[in-house]
Amino acid sequence: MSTHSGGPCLPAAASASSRGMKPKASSEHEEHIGKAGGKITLRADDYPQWYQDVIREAEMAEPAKVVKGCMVIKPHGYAVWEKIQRELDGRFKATGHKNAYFPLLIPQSFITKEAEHVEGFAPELAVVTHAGGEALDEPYVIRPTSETVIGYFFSHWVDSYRDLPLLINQWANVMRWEKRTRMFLRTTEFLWQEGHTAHASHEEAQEEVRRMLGVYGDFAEEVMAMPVIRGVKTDSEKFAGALQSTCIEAMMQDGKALQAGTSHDLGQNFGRAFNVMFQTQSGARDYVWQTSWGVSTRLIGGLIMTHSDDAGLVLPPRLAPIHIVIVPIFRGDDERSRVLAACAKLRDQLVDIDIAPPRARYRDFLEVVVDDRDMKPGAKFYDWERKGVPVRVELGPKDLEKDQVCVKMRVDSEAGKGKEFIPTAQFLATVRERLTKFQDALLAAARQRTLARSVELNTWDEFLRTFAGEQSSFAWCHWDGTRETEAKIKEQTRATIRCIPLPGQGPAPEPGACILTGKPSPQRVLIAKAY
RNA sequence: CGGGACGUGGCCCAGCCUGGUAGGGCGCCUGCUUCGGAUGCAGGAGGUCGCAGGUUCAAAUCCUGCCGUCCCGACCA
Repeated sequence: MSTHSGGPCLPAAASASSRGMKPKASSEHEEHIGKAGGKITLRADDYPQWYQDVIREAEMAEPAKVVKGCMVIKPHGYAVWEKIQRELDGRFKATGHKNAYFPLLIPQSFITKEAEHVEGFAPELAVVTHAGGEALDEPYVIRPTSETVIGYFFSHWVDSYRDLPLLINQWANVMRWEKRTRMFLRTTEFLWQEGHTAHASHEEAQEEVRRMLGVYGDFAEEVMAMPVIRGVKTDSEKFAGALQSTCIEAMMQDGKALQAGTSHDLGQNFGRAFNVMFQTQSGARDYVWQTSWGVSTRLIGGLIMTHSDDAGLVLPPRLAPIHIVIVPIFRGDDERSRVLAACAKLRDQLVDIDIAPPRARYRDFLEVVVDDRDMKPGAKFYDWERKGVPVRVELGPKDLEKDQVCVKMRVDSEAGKGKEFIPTAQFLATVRERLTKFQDALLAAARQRTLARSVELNTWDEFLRTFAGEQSSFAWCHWDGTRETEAKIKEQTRATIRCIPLPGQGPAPEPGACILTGKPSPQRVLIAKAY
């Protein structure tokens, strides 16, 4: 942990807004104070450490310690995942998919049936060799993904074109023995959803691939307030066993890219491997065309690195487990009881407000907490800021007199805008709009940041400068389309081709010369360092 | 798996070089007191110093191995 000698460790975002904090005399222990106790490293000092600190201080998750590479997702983190699930699940069902559940264990032989698939996943499998006190005849692998076992069952479920399309989604945990783990971004075990569909034609499967990529993209932007680039993976980056992989890529605050979701065109590869055949309308027999698509708890890592600041976690209202915290301000028992009663009343009024978007199939009532812990208000402010609660309301005797509330947003909408004093009725009437605006502002800020750090590069010199050291940006460059050039770029700069953008996702396609080789290129591709 | 850093009560760390068997701050508990931006007072609980061997009269401290965490690579949601 780096320390900041001299001066209190004030988060930059906090000090940016004029909140009249008196500078304190420096003391030796200033970086270890507050209820949660820990310190959040400044992003500018050490971005990876900041990320770890935010997760710890917001109580999102912690390393499992006793299980290598795994993590415990704590209630605050899991609540975010539940909101992600609810929102995505609704979108999957709205596009005709049904949930099902397949076994955690997969016969080892299944994995080997699709050549590229084995090659891709064999190195990272966990294998069960013993059970019930005896060695198994055939070991099971713990699923790294379920194409194979689902392919097996699809082969039993599909006979006719009338059985298609088969549109299945599974919410599950999977396990991949990765060399290097990072909280949320890459853990040995992780939670995800995996969609698996079978179609009668390639065209229909391709439509499905694009449709679900669209769902992911919309979700990322509308719900997570995380702008993404939608594109196609190069051959060397595609899913093991797929014909083509599409993805959404998001820019983190350090300029690196995060693959936030993937949607694969599996062609007939798994259909052949698992003999998933159907009889066509004309009576012929053919293999089904399959797709798979998934997003994982990695999204939470992306969420953190998209919005959070030096004061801790920042959550968009649509994913925040708690929307509003009410901090009572009082002195003496008399004030205490009066203020707490007012807090309870305000909470009761707020929790009846539904902030679900217009066409939602669910209701999204405000989650409100009255923080009546025996702590100083300031300590509570810091605590809730670290946890990313979008709105803080302070309620004290002065407010009771004036029938007003003091409102402070987790991220100030304008520079210098701090606490607002608003008539209670007006606050209640506009809180929904306030949260919507907050959500929009987060997206706009993220868009602005992504845009500001996106560049079109035309010379190898510029390219080397852009990716020198730990630096990264979203670089739109021409590429000659060869695997060799792709490998050289990676070797020399550690930046990779994140995707070939879909129409409307990058600069308008125009032919040019490859940034490395000068050979002809039909359009620019997105290059960045990646998580 | 390679390179680096590290592992001491819940958190952050000191002690290790120069072995003699554990210390601070925060947090926690009890009571008091405060309460519009966090470090009030008193008392108290809590540690096989990551694990296993070895050296030694004696190991948190020295040696070896292992495990785990973090960072940087190779691999991936």
